[in-house]
Amino acid sequence: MILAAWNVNSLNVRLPRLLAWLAATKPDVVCLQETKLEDHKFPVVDIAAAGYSAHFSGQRTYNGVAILARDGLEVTDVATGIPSFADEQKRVIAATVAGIRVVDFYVPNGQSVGSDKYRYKLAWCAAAADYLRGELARHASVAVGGDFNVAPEDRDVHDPVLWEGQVLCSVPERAAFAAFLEAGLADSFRMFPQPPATFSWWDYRMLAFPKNRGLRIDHILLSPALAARCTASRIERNERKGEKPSDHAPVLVELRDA
DNA sequence: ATGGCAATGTTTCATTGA
Repeated sequence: MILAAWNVNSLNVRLPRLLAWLAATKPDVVCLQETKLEDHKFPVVDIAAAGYSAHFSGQRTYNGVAILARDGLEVTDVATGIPSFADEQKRVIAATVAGIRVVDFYVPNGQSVGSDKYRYKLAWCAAAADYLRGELARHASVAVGGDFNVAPEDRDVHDPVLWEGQVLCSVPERAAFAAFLEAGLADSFRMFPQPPATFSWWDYRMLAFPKNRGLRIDHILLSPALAARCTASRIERNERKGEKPSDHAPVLVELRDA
């Protein structure tokens, strides 16, 4: 099966591209971020026509997450938010799909190091790590997909000197990401040989994409039981091309049958 | 080509993203 994560930067704008991508890639489970849609505006009819059930938690203008599951896959125990962390912002949804506990994260951006939003990001991540420890204690098969807004290592950054200490790359943010791994998760992308300078996000400005000036900030993390089933992990760079792309590319893993 | 964003609502500019 294929499990994917994609920050679509407005599902309203990206719906035609999402539908085309679903038809071409045929993922089984998709974690979406930045849907920017209130729940009553979610395009359930279009998603159903594409062959997927949709489970979502959104708000207008900002944030918003959704899990899509291919028809025929059982979806149970949908939960939103982090129970221990009161938050108006819609950044978390989880569901059990075909026996896999799927967690969809839209980690806060942080704006700039030292800002209020940066402090919120670090507090959010600390609560998220606790939440993941609980999920891992309850489920053997856990997949966490999403926009983590952290480039874990210098090799995930087009220009590590330029970005050193900046938001998305700072030491505390990288420590927060490392805490997710220390909870018992593997960064699926690094389980396999990868081409150098592979990224998942490129700024819309300054010709960043054609110059490949990007960051790898979108990830799929796997518990040991799922890591053992994982046969590939890649980033679909081609989705950043063409008319009205998201600034993020989809990331995905292939899992063999249990 | 020496270029220079996109989406949203508060809309003809400000805010946010990363």
